[in-house]
Amino acid sequence: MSNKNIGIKDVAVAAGVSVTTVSHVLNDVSYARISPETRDKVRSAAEELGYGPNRLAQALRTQRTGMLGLVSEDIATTPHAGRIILGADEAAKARGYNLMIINTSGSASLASRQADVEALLERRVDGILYATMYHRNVELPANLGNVPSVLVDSVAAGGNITAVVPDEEGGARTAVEALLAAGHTRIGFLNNTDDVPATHERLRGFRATLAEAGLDGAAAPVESEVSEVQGGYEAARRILAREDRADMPTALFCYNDRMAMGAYRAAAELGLSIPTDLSIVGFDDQELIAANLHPGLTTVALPHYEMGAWATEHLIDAVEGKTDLALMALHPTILSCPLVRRDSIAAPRP
Amino acid sequence: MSNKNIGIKDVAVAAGVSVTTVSHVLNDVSYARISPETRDKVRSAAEELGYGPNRLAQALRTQRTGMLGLVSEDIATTPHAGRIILGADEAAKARGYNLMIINTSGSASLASRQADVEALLERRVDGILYATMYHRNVELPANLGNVPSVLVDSVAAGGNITAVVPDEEGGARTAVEALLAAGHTRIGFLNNTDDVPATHERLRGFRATLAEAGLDGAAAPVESEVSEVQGGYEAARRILAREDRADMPTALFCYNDRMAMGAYRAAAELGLSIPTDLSIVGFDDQELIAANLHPGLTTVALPHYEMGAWATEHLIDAVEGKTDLALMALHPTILSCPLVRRDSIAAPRP
DNA sequence: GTTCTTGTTGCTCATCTGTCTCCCACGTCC
DNA sequence: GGACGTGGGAGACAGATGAGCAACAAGAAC
Repeated sequence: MSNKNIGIKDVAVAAGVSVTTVSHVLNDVSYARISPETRDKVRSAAEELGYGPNRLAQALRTQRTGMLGLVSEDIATTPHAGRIILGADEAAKARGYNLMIINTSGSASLASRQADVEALLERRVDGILYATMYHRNVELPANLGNVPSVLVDSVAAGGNITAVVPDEEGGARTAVEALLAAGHTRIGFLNNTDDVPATHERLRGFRATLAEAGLDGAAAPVESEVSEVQGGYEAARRILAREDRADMPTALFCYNDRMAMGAYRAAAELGLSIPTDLSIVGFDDQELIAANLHPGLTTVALPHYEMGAWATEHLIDAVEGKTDLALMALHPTILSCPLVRRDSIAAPRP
Repeated sequence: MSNKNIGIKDVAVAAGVSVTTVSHVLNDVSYARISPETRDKVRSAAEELGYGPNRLAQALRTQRTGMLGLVSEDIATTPHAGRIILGADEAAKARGYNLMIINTSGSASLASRQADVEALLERRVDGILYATMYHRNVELPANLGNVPSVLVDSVAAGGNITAVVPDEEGGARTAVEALLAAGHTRIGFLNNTDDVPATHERLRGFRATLAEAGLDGAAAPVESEVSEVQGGYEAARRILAREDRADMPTALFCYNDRMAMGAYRAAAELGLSIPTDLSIVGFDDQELIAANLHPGLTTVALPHYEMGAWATEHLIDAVEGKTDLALMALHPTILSCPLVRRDSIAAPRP
């Protein structure tokens, strides 16, 4: 229990040595030659007094705070931010760093986001993680360049800053392959309408995977809507509205879990039971939805935890001079999106 | 853009005055007598150099960091933590403070949680917020007592630390009143099985409100299950299993939104449509669920944002000596739980 | 009209916060 | 008289703070 105001000085007095010696002992300074007895005296004095170092003074002197800044968009509105924070926090803790989190909004002005970074800089964080709540291109505050920094879940509009993003196309491939493996050949895609990387790359992955399986990817049915439950419902109604049941898709790949939730409702209304009449795969693995739908939704997980951890790991490497971030800035690092199997895929009816 | 390593000293040189004067000017020290011209010189020199204060050095000297520590349980697993963080963050920012967030686990040992607090103490935070992810009694690390602190969403096992908690009983009353107002007289309650304050208090609120409306609260049907979707489903099946339809509840109050989600499924299976055949009210307002169910779930919101903000506000007051937390520690402060109206309540069939 | 007192204005000096780190000063033993 | 073993002193980090020092003006005493 570090009682307030107990400093190295007090320990020195208690142990009957100089502050220098205390500092040497407590920090295990390699070149300091101090007898084992003195070391013991110092250590037990420190213990008894409940000494805890003043990290502020340490930081002032060493120019190292052991703190990483994390500016995160919309902490509260999406569970994704929580996963990133958790990944970053655990990676940081494991290496003796702490996180200072600044909440910002995706829609905040550049100036206000620059002020957020400034607050971190004033506190002399050793490096900065900049996390967005979904994969997109961001315009970054210029002062970010003043310390090592890594972008999480997006790429910089201007390029050349190290970044990690999810493998959208690969995730789509994984989803479609799972459907193909179950025996489906008529697969539809409920896509998003936003102009974000995920929209385009998942579509590409969808088409390419079908094509590689010898199916006509270009002709596969795709319906786009806003990426919400209602949009998923509407897109699903449209895609399942074929007169001829033999033409109807037997499986749906959904842009995200919310749209999949809409698809569940559409299926229920049409008397289609999941997964026997219709298999469904989602994207995002929002547990609150995917695990609670009935039957549980098989979906592709976004590697938020992993991105947070990866970014932190590499940021710390850079801070400690073990890595040159500039070298990695050329291309974003891509982390894969694994399939989370639950119960929404089955073989199509013969 | 605070370029690195520009200090008060550099500003002093640029302005042709002493560091003392720069400090006086930049901090608007009241007793300092400095001519307007000199003030201007200093300020413009600071601006041109892109000076930003080194908060570490400031904090070292003034014994004030302007940082609040927030130890939060399970940031990633529940959106509730996000709301608390957001409330705390905005309140803190508004008063010029920043938050240092430490993630911990509800199931972590006392020692490990004590280490988390210790990390905050080493960084000399001005105060600490300790937030749990659901309303319960916690055993607090002893070193929390070393700085002003406030508990969010729980009460201390040992008592006497200022705390804010939601008005569980009041929330239940609000829910039941909404059902009564719609004309329901046969109302069931799907309760949780955990031994937490919410379980008991919501039940009390449920019974009392019915009794006050002249109904037999003690006889109202209550089924308890684990507070998950599946539990809600099972409890709902049981409660709706009356042979005699005239006995069956026309409305269900659910312990939380997840259980309500299960109730939706049970209703669908029984051919009961919501809200015409069955009205439902949830608790928690987990947007991902409540807003996305069909029809939208009317539910009671937990004031997480408000608790975070309240706690921060009062913590800062204490830090600045405007309040004595000890006076408020006698009883936890109770914040009300408002009803969020969506579409799951209607009048019962005549 | 000159000198002395007293008061005000404008700014600086010395010192302090807690810790680290380079460099030096003692012995002692060969 | 080096080499070794042990330990201490004096800044430095960046800024805050209160006492104190010039410079000057107004008023008083001569």
